[in-house]
Parts: sequence; structure tokens; C-alpha cells
Amino acid sequence: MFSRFSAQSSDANESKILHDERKVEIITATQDLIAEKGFEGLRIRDVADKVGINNATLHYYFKTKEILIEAVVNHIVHELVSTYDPRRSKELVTPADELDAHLRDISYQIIHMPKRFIVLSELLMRSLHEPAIHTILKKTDDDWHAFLVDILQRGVQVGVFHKYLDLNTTSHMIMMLLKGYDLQLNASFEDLDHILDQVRQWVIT
Amino acid sequence: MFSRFSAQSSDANESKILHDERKVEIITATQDLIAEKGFEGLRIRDVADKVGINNATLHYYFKTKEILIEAVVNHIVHELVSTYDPRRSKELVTPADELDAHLRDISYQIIHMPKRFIVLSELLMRSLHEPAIHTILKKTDDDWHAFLVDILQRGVQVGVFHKYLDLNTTSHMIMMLLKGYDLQLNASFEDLDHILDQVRQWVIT
Amino acid sequence: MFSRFSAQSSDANESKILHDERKVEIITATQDLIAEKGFEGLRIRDVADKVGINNATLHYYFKTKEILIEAVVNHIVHELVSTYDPRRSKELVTPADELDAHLRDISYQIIHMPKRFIVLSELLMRSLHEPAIHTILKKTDDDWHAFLVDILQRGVQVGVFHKYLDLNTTSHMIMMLLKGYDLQLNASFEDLDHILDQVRQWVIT
Amino acid sequence: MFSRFSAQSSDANESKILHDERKVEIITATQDLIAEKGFEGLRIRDVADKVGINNATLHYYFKTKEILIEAVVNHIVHELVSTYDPRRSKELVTPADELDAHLRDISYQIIHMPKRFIVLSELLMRSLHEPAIHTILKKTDDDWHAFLVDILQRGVQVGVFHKYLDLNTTSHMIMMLLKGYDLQLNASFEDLDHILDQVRQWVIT
DNA sequence: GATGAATGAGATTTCATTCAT
DNA sequence: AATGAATGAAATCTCATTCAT
Repeated sequence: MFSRFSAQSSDANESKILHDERKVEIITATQDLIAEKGFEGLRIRDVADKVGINNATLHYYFKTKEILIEAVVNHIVHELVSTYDPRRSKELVTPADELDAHLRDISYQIIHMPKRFIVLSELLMRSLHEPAIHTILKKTDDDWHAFLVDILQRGVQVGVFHKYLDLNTTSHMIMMLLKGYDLQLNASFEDLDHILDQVRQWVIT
Repeated sequence: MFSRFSAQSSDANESKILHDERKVEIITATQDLIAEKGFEGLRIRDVADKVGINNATLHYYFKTKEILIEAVVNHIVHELVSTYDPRRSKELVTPADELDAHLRDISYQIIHMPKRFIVLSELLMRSLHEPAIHTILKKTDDDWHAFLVDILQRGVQVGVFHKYLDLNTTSHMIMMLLKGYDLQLNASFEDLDHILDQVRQWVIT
Repeated sequence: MFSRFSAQSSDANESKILHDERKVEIITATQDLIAEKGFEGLRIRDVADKVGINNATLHYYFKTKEILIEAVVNHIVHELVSTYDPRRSKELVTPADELDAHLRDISYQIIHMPKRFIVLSELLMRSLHEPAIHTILKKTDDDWHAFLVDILQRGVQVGVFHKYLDLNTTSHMIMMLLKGYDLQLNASFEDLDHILDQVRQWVIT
Repeated sequence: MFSRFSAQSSDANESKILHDERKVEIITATQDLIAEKGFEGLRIRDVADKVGINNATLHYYFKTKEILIEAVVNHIVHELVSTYDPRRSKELVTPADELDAHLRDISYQIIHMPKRFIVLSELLMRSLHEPAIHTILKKTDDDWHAFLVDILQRGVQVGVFHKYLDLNTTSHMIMMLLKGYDLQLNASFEDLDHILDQVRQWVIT
């Protein structure tokens, strides 16, 4: 009896995992297409084709386009949040290390996973007209900002960052520079590196 | 004969002027709608409605949607370029004044004509997938960047800006901060002011 | 000036008339299809095909299926209301004549324009789930009932109808008999005639 | 051997009973949904949801929607036929009692099981386009009509009903009045009672 | 018997564009 | 220049049904 029950439960779990994996597959395909053609050019049928499923099957996983898009938002937010996961900080010695790690982390993503930040930009633009998305992304921005303020504050306290640093303003600047990169049509990856170096110089004593 | 010709010519001119005025009216309405609903939500019929003309008539002025959008791009670029019109600089005494004037100018636009920068962001995003738009905006970015490098360079030369300023990097940073503002969901107008102040502090000796 | 204006106005009117004629053409085709296949089987594409227009053109005249259906409701109600147009009564001498004329009128429609009453039945069924339709048809029923009560009352007053006739109940019965005919699968046109004769006998002294 | 066979057989029977019970459950749910949203709004998935089974499972009980609907028709017909079950009449003394019992019976159903008659109306409408349904319901109408004619005839013979009653016509009228009730948007339950009283008065001496 | 997944076929609706006047 | 009418092409979504387990 026990083993049978356990087997069934395991089956259900496996099935749930497969289900979720397919959902992630769809979300990833959607992200790719948004990065490729922009939000405007996103066609649900193209997503289905890319995943290799019938377009009705896609509706089986995501009832509407809007719901799929929200899933993309949540997925990307989840990925980004892990970027400033507070648990990571614990392993790093000084706030300067933390800031450095964070900047490297983001610039690594911008350079090696360019789609992610392009999709983020598309989503941010969309959030200007769509409250549902705005709510989610606003919170993300708030959290990211708080994360930066925290690092900066501790850095100032222990004297590795400049004494009179405006925590709020500097945090905004870092975020804006990172978000602005994709809109800067004539900046190279090298330029990005230099920019982040510059930020470090201005912040670190 | 002459007078008749002249009269006709004058009529033709007037008609041409009216024609162009209406074109501008259409472009402006288009910009407003893009700012309101994003590129995705732009409908040619809505543009026509907003201008108060039949949607078939709109096609008389702009043969296709693509052509209309390019006209919007050119129009907005024209407006932006006037921002760093070299002729203005001449009236200003020092490069520091020039930089200050420029930053004030842009922040004025962001705050008081928010639609313009939102549309610019939409266009920049679109330029990532549309070569036609990319060509135009890339040139604009190049010009804007050159404009900033020029100011910074002269400022360094005359000693009002920091000696070892990385001209290229700093110019990029200024542009990225300004472009990134609309994507920063939790930054206020005041934050923008503080950011630009910070920029001045870092640049000016 | 005047003649020009007048001409234009005439053009506009003609165009309006053509527009409305086509709308009626569409409504009629819709009615035919509802009568043929029932509400369930109504396909907007079939309507377009029947009228001989592109299905997008149909949407030009009726923005949604729902709107088209409401137009059908209003159209059919308009036709029915004319059946008990109070102006007709004036020409008839006695209430008995009026009642007789009304019953003949309806039975004529049931027999010679069977689609109309079948569509009415479909609409009445639909009104049970759709408030918008219910509102319209409820009013029609109220008016029709009031029309019958009025005839019966006057007939009783002048002594051509039975003294103790229950006006309300009898009016309901007449309406229910007429509406119930299409649901009576084994009643012939002759049966309908006999039924209406029976009604007359019961009502008239 | 015998006992084993018997046991198996009993299992099979139980299973058959369970199977049939579930079928009835599905049919009932279908009826409810038809009454609620009309035929048009009937979705097989909703039926499954209402019963609490997977929609694929439902197909195990009824291979197609069409087959399910026919089962509903047969079920409702079965319920209605019991209304004029000849065996009941035997217990009643006079044809007048029989007619009275029948009218009470139907009005009871209309008032206390309104769904049943609404579904019947839906089915009757559908029978106009669907021969399969028409065949079944036509027979039901024939039987019902014959049942009424029989009562009326016996009533006339024994002198409790009016001598010159047109048996065929009167039977049709009774059926049409009962069927027409649901299409009469402004008639109350009280009105129905009055109508049936009126019928009795006209028929009974 | 039961179910999650998948699908084909189709329905409504949208939209830029063109036609005829 | 202007417009009402018309349209092709496509997009999203729905639904009964089937497949595989």
C-alpha cells in the first residue's frame, strides 16, 4: 500500500515537473521572440512554432496572451532578483566587494545574455501603459534600489565609500546607467566596462 | 500673364503650407498616441480620429504606416538635435555653462514634455529590430555624443573640468542616465535633479 | 450656393439610404439563417456569404456579432409592433372586428412568413439568458398584452364580448397560443385556424 | 466455480449500475446547463466540470456531444411521458378528474421544476433543424395529444365535457398554452393558474 | 475508467490598405 | 483632397475530440 501510494505521488510530481518544464520552455521561447522582434512583433503562433507545439496547445498552458506575458514578467523578475539575492552578500568581505560583484554580475548578464536586458527594457516600456506589469516591475525596482542603498550605506559606515555619498541618488544612477545601456546605440561592451569602472572610482574611496 | 502665374504660385505655396501643416498635425497626434499606448498600441485609425480626418485621408498624407513612423522619427530627431544646436553654445561663456545649459535643457524636456522622451525610448527600442530607424537614431546618438565630447574636451582644456576625465565614457554616461530615466519606475523629478547635480559635481572642478 | 448645398444634402441622404438598405439586407440574411439553423448554428461568416460580401465588410456595418443580433431583435420587434399599430384599429368598426383582424394578421404571418415567428421564438429563448434582449422583448410583450386588454375591454363594454371575461388572462392565453404554435410539432396550419376560431367563439357573444 | 461466477457477475452489475448512475448525473448536469445558458452556451467541458470529472472522461460515457444531447432528449421525454402515464388515469374517477390532475401535474412541473420545461423548449426549437431530435419529440407530441384526446373524448361521452368540443383542436390548445408559457415574458405563476382555470371552465360543463 | 496533454478545424475580430467616387 | 465602402491577411481564442499512459 505504502509503496503504491508513494509511487503514485511520485508520478504526480514528475508530471507536475514536466508540466512546469514545458511552461518554462514556452516562456523562454517567448522571451527570445520579444528580444528578436520586440513586443509589437510578438505573435503567439510564432511562440508555438518555436516550441514545436500546436498553437492550441500553447493556450492549454497559458490561457491568454496577456497571461503568458505576465508569466514572462514574473520569470524575468525572478531571474533578476536572484542577482541581488541578499544571501550572496554574506560571502563577500566588504561592501566594495559586494558592489563590485553586483556590477560585474549585471554587466555579465548584459553582455552574455543580452536578450534578458532587452526584454526587460521592453517590459519596462510596456509597464508605462499596463498597470499589471507596472505593479510587478515597480516592486522590483524598489527592491533593487533598496539593495543598492543598503550596500552603499554599509560602505559609507565602514569608510570604504565616500563619506558624503547621496545614497538614494547614487543608487538611482547605477540602475539608470544599466538600464540605459541598451538604448545607447553607439556604446560598446568596452564602453560599458569603462562606465562601471568610473562608477567604482566615484563611489569607492 | 505674370500676375496670373504669380497668383497661382502663391496658391500653390499656400496649399503646400497647409499640406505640411496637416502633416505635422498628424505626426504630433501619432507621437501623442505612441506616448499614451506605446508602439504596440498604435493604430492608424486612432491617429486619423485624433486629427479628425478619415483614415483613408491619412493615407493620402502618409502612404503607409511605416512611412508615417519614419516621419515621426525624423520629427523627433529634429526636435532633439535643436537641443544641442552648436549655435547656442556660442552665446555661453564657459564649457561648464554649456554643459549646465544642456543638462537643464534635457531635464526640462523630460519633466515638461514627457511624451517626447517616452516616444524616443519607444523609437530606440524599435530601432533594435528595424534597420531603417536604427540608421537615423544611430546618427543622432553619434552627433549627441560628439557634442558632449566636444564640450567636455574644451572644459578640460580650459581647466573647468577634471583633468583626467574620460571624455568618451563620461559622454556615454550622461546620455545613458538621461535615457534611463523613463525606465526607472521609482525615480521622481527631484531625483533627476539630484542626479544631474551629481554629474556636475563629478565633472566640474 | 443653395442648389449646391441641396445637391450635397441629397447625395448624403442617398448614401445614408444605401447604407441603411445594406444594413437591412444583412439583418434579413441573418434572420433567414437563424430560422434555418437556429441561433446556435449562426455563423457571421455565413451571413456575409449570403449577402455576398467579405466578412470584414460585415464588421464594417455591425461591429460585433452581439450588435448584429440586437439589430435583428429591434428589426423583428419593429415588424411585430406594426401588427398591433393602434392607428389600424380606428378603421375597424367593432372590437370584435379588431380582434378578428389581429388574429388573422398574426396567423397570416405565421403561415406565410414562418421565419419571422421562428426567429421570434429563438429570440425569446435567448432572452432568458441575455438581459439586453430580455429588456427589449419584455417591453414588446407588455405592449402586445396591453393592446389585447384594450380591445377586450372595449368589447366587453359594448357587449360584443362575454361579460365576465378575465381580460388579463385571456390576453395572455391568446399570446401563448400564438407563441406556442411553432413548438407544437404536430399542428398544421388548419389546426391553427381552428384554434383561432375557437378563441373567437369563447370570447365573442 | 458457481460462487465465483456469481461474484463476478455481481461485480459487473454493480459496475453497470455505477456506470448508469454516472450517466444520469451527466445528463442532469447537461440539462441544468442548457436551462442556464441555453443550447448555444452549452459546453461539454462545463458539463464535465459540473459533474467533477475530466472532460476526456466524459467522452468515455458519451462518445460525442450529439450523443449526449440525444440522451438528454430521451431522458426528458421519459420524464414527461410519465406525466400522462395511462396507468395513473385508472385510479381517477371521472375524465374531469383526469384532466384536472394532468393540468395540475404539468403546472406543478412548470412552477417547481422550471428547468425541465425550459430545456424542453430548447429541445423543441432545436428539433426544427435536427431531424434526429424531431423524430423523438414529434412522437412525444403525438402521444401527448392522443392522451388528451382520449380524456376529452371520454369526458364528452359521459357528459362531463361540452358536447360539441373539438377534441383535436382543444388538445392542441392545451399543449400550446403549456408550451407557450416560458415564452410569455410577462406572465406570472398566478397567471398560469388562471389560464388553466379558464381552460377547465371552457371544457367542463 | 480516468486523466493530462495535444490537436485540427474553425469562429470572431482587427487592421492597414485600396477602390470608387 | 477627401471619404465611405470594401477587402485580404492575419491574430487570438475556442472547442469537441483524440492520444498515450
